[in-house]
Amino acid sequence: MGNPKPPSKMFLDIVEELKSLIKEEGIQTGGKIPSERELSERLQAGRSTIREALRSLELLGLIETRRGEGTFLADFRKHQLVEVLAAFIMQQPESVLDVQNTRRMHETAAISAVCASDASRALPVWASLLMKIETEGAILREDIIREMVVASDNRLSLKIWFLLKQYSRVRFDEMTSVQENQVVKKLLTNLLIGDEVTTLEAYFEWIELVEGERGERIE
Amino acid sequence: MGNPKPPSKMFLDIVEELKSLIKEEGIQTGGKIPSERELSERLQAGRSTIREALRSLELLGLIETRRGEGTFLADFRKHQLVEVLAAFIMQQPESVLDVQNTRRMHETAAISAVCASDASRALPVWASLLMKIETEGAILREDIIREMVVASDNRLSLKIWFLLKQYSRVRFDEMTSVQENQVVKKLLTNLLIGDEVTTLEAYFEWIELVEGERGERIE
DNA sequence: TTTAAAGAGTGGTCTGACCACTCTTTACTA
DNA sequence: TAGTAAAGAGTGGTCAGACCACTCTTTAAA
Repeated sequence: MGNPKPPSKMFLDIVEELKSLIKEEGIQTGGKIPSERELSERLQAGRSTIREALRSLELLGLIETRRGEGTFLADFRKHQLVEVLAAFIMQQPESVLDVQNTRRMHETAAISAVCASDASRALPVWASLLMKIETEGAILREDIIREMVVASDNRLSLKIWFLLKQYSRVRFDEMTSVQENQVVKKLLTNLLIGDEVTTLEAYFEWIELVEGERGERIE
Repeated sequence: MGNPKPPSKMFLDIVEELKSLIKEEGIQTGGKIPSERELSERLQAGRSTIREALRSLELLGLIETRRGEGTFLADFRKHQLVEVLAAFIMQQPESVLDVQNTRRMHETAAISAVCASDASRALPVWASLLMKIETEGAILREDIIREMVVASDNRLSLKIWFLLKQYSRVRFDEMTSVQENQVVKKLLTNLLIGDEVTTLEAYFEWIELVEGERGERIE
């Protein structure tokens, strides 16, 4: 186990040092990070090495650079890292099923959370969605799920869900069919009265409908 | 909305081109990527620019470089990106609660999955854990949860859990107390017979014990 | 046949040089 | 004096070239 720690990977050390530096200097979101040339001196490394570390963090969406101005600590909520990451990850076919299952995991948890919270259930959005189905005869699939995940009030889960959604086989950008509408109405009405079991039942019926026979239930 | 798309961000273009190149040439996991000097010529860019792109992908864990040998397409399962990413994300204090809740979400889902799968329940690890508690009087908290998440057979979920675990307030690296042992035994014995409801009940009792009154239930 | 040395190829790092851009300061003009 | 234009300083973006350290193959010597 004794890792001899070969001298390589200096740019990774720089990343670490940058983390410390940001913490020590208390740089806030949107705050300015020392210039590349200054970092080069302070961290005892060539500018190109500093840049390799900074570019890495930029790709992760953790910092933002503006030519002529400087480098700034980014709001991590802007993470475009997911696109890059996912594009590579999804090359592995075996992970598709994991993505599917994990996505459903977050969705069911969101539903449970909403059912258990009077405040979440009291949100006007549920009635709006029901209304929309009645008047327009269909609704965007994503709208329903997304609102539930949003209502579960967990930004992290929401973030993960957004990521997974993009690489899911489910066509979230399509409208519900007539058949789906029945299930969705069952879902929403039971959610309104906080009946977790029945709401989840409706949810499972729905995804069964949408995803077909492929995939596996998470439980 | 019309993004004039300023010419900047060439290293991002390189990342894109690399993705295409990998796809076109059908480079498999573990396969070799052209050398930096060759990429520099083919993509019409300086070697340092190429390196900035490559280093970014390396931080993401998408490629692996070996000095003297070359650059290789990595198995994404190794991506240590999570550590880097998390360290920055976790600077946002409001996300601590989200992390806690999301972690529990993955744990409960894992428990449900294991309870529902005869194969998972038949794993010898559960009996081993029980045995260990009896003989040694305590057990590492992490071992129990981790084995359950592993047994749920979802690599992605496992990955996310590992990440969240690191930034959780729960001291997973501690041994169970005498009081905890009772709850853990209840958990494991019920898991063995596949009683999902009681297993989850034991799980909630346990985390209540470990996390105290802080935090909120996810459902 | 075995072994040692040389060479080619590759990533790791640094230096120095330009360019393009932003912001501030300065100097000039009306 | 007020307004404006030019100059300067600072910053990221990119490139070229130079070494170094390391791995692997080839060649030459024992």
